[in-house]
Amino acid sequence: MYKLSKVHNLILANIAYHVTLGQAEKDYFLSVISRKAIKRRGFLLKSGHVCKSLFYVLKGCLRVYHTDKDGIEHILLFTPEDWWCVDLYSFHTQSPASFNIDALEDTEVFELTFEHLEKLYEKVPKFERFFRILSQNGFIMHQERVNSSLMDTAGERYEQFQKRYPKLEQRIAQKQIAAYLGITPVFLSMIRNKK
Amino acid sequence: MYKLSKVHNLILANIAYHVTLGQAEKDYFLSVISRKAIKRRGFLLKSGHVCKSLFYVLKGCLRVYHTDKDGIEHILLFTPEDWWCVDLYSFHTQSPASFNIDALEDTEVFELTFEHLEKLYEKVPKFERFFRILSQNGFIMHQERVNSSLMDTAGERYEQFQKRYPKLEQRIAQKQIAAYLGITPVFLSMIRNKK
DNA sequence: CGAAAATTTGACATGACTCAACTGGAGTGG
DNA sequence: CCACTCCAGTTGAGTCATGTCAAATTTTCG
Repeated sequence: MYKLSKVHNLILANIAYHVTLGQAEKDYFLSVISRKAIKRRGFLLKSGHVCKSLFYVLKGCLRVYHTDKDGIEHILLFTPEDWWCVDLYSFHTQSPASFNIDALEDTEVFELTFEHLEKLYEKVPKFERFFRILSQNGFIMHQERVNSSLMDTAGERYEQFQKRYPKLEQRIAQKQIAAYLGITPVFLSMIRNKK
Repeated sequence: MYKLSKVHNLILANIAYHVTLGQAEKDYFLSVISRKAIKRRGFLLKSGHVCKSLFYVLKGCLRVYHTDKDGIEHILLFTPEDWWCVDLYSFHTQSPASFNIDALEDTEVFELTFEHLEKLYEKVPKFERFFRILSQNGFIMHQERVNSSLMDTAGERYEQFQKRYPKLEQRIAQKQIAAYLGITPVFLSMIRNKK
């Protein structure tokens, strides 16, 4: 019925890392996700709209960011290959988002809608466990970033960015990294040229 | 068998906010938690040790914090009444913690050990859902704090602290608030006396 | 009540920002 | 494929937010 392609194996392997699914469960899961391509600079979510889907990145890179009152962008998360991406608050409460999600490169994702996920939780409760673990890992990641913002200097946070996202630096603009670190592109340039 | 006390109702109400338990499930849950009192300045976790339990605060206030190489404390979380408290990374992986947990006031908690929680997930899968939602809320909370650290000034972050923890300010020392905001007590004092 | 810790206040130091000018590379249209 | 534009990145000068140190004062708690 569903021919298992290479990309299906990627997302199934991601899930298998935390929970073990039977064949019927895999089939059902694959039947509720859909593949989608986004061009560079294309949006998956604009602030003010409701985040209706959760995304798994197959290829490329997304960013979750906030634009403040002065028009400055602040990046909360990069999601390159094999990462999940969502505005969790908007998705969870199905209320208007304060964040944007767009593509920094041509990107391919699997999409899982809110309604499909709700049904998935009913039919395959193991997914409650899977997304519990995913949320826990996200909690831990953000907590470490809070900790770093409390105790580290901009240069140290830059090094942590490099560790958290290996190779990503070569793929995206420096101004994106600055918007993630919470410093100006000018200052990031100074940090880099000091070493 | 288990007489329902007032404190039991508190934690059950906290759970009922996200999932609905049957009587047998409530009884089982109550049989695996235990009540514990911690004096002010008492520790529930020291960094380097494994976080063996999850705590629900009945009364008082805990803090989760990190002590850096210069001996300066950085606070990741306050958990007053009706909050859950844990070093999630250490607990989840059962590996040595990098954070400390101690009491800012004389505090009473319910304790749920890692082993009991694992069994609880097996016997009452609804708890997977409950802790998924709890983790999601924690993820959202930390994400907002990251966002605030990226775009807000110390004074604005101070206002957000006041909103996030109503009334807590009167209960704890200013140096604790400064350690949460990522500024020095001296600078917090200046901010407060400027308004 | 007394000692220790927390807070306040002031002078000075520094990390990070703003603004502006310059350079170079990427995207676009003819 | 060239020429043009425009945006990203660099560099330097001056500024602002926040930190450091130290002394004075108040509060907490044993």
